[in-house]
Amino acid sequence: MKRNRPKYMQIIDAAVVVIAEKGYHQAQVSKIAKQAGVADGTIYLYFRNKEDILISLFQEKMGNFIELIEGKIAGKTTAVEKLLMLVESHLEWVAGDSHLAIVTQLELRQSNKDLRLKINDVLKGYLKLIDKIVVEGIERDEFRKNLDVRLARQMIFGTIDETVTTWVMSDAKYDLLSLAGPLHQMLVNGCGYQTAGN
Amino acid sequence: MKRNRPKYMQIIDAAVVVIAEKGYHQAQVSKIAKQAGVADGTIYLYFRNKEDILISLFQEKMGNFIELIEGKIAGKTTAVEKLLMLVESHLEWVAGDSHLAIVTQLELRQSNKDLRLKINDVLKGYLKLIDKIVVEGIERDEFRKNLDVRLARQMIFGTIDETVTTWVMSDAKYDLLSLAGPLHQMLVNGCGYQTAGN
Amino acid sequence: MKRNRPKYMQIIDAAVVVIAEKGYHQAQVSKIAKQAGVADGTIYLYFRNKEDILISLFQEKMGNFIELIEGKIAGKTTAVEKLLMLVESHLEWVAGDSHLAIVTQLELRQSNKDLRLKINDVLKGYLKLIDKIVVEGIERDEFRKNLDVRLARQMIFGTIDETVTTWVMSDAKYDLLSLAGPLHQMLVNGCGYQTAGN
Amino acid sequence: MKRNRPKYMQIIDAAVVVIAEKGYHQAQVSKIAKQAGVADGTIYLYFRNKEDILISLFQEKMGNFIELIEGKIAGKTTAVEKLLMLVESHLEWVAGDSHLAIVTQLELRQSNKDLRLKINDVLKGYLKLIDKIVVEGIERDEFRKNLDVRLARQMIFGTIDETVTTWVMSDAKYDLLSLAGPLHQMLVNGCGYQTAGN
DNA sequence: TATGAATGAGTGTTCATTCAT
DNA sequence: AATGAATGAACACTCATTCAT
Repeated sequence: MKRNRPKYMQIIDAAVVVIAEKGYHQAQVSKIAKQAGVADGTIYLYFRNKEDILISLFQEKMGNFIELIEGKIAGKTTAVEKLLMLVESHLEWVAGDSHLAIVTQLELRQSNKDLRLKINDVLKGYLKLIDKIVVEGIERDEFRKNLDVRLARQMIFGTIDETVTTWVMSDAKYDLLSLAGPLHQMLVNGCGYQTAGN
Repeated sequence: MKRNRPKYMQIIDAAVVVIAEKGYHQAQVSKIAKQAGVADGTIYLYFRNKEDILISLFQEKMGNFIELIEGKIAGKTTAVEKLLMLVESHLEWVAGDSHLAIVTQLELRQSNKDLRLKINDVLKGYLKLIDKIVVEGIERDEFRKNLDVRLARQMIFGTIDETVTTWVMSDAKYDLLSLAGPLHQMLVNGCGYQTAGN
Repeated sequence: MKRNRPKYMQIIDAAVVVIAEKGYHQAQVSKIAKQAGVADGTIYLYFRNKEDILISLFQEKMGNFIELIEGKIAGKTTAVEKLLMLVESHLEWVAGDSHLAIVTQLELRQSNKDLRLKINDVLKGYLKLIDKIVVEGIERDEFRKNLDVRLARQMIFGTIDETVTTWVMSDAKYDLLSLAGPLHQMLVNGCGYQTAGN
Repeated sequence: MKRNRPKYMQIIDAAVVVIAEKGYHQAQVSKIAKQAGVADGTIYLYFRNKEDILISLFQEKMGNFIELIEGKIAGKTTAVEKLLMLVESHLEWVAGDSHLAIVTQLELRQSNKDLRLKINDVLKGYLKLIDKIVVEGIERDEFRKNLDVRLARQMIFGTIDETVTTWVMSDAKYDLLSLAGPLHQMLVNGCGYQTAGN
């Protein structure tokens, strides 16, 4: 169960590939093992069970992403700028790894309730990040004073998520990154920020 | 396969109850048959297969809902008013049938990709309705001229969906209907509409 | 799970054959199903799980045997005669169904502790029968007054069981039934009964 | 594979502990290795395979026991006295090492047929010892002239074995040693010996 | 129409054994 | 001699669907 050995990430990356290409329900442990170039049994030296592979996958990938964004945001002053950075980073992250995008946006959502609850725990870190930006925006008078933080967070996350899911389901037929600007404008307007062109 | 016989809706309603109470992965055909008071084999006189039950369920329930909203919206003049009506109706619909809410917001999303694609077909009718309101809002100068219709639609649907999902996952612990006003304000602001209090 | 349908006994008899011929650890459910002439899944319409097949097997076969002996014994007057009847019946039963003998004497004993505990429950009926004969023998002054009933029962059962197991492990090379007389004499002597030839 | 190195007995003793505490089916090689304080692979420097550990265990422990009894019996004159010594020694041996008792009476019997045949080879030394006492008893006119030696041996071994097994399965709740006298009386009576109190 | 007994394909996980170091 | 990471074969059980009645 040593999570710092090379085979740990090797198996997780193999799981991403197999799930993305074959789909969640066709991602048998034996297929993941084959893709990772290890024996079936070796999987269980690094993960408790199949579910543990999927949770670990989400934690590693989403966890890294959240840390990445936190770093990028730290350099920005206003909530509006921070939100732009978050939107851009999110779209870049998704567009940069199509396999991972398919896995997190489509395939992993068909998992059972237990797994989804654990995935939600990981997501909470991301939602808290959004909350912090919204609260800051209100305090700095960038956003409406009477803005409901939870609703604003649900708008920001729901909109980005829906945008990304639509894009993934379209087989990435159009340019996702160019949507960052317009998307950002909608979200800050929704938060009560008055953009110039309005 | 006659869809107008009483047992057709009887089976669909049984499916809603079973899925809501037991969860998607515990909703075996035999359980649905038992709940509907028919034999397992009878199911296959009305539906091609299990997937067909779920698609039909979504079509019947969501189809009714779309028709309902279309009627309500027809009586409104402005896009802003129409959007408020849509948000209110959506929240009322969800809050009014907790079984159906659990099924559509949580359980049916665990279905495989094929089923989800077919569910999306049904949703398209709803998304078109939103598109129509957005286009009208732009033409009537209520919304920004340069508003991206697809993005606006994704914001509106994504935000409502995320709000409802969060509420369902919280076991409906708070009042959903009272969120309609604030939710609506965020969405129209996002579309470039200047509300009074801003 | 209806235990009075023909397939119930059909599956149990198939299990006896497969276990006797292939051994306990090679008696996969699929082999039993094939031998019974039914599909794998059909097994589970009649038994909860594999363990349930084995317990039921023991209950049906041993249960019948105990009833059989009880009937035969009822016709006898003295404890000595009853014990002879029990020994003869036991040896006849075993010698009459070599498959069943292998299963109960050798194969089923390799089962796990849970299963063995349940098998012991069934055996208790047999042990109680022995106890009754011993108690009667003491009361009727056929056996020693100070005979320890539990020890006598362990001698009677242990001796018969060891005799039968040795015979089964020898591949039934010699005549088992002819041992009934000498075996019986030893046991009643052990209980304090004075046989003529002594 | 040198059986006189310290680790040989170290591993056997570890096997006794692990099997007694966890049960036969939970006694994985890795657990035995851990208990013995050696690496998994080291086991295979001293034993051909897992079965070889168990056979060796039985040989070492039972072999010692047989030698012990042979010595004790040598000092006795009559077959009746020798049998008493055997019964007492057997019960003392079992009662003195509860781990070993569990292993030999309960756990090792769940092994497969091959292993049981090899265990029987070890037991033959014990059975021959019993045979010798019985033959001597007949020759010395202590036992019946027409006593069947094999049956007598099966009675003696089967009775002791059943008594011990029942005691072990009862979690050693009562005093086993005090049964030696009554047990012995039953056995010699069974062999045709007339005890005083009869 | 309606029934429900029967079907049979499909998979996560364990653990004795090996072998490069 | 000793290690322990890696191997890979093996199997009980579920449930959507069928079809004889």
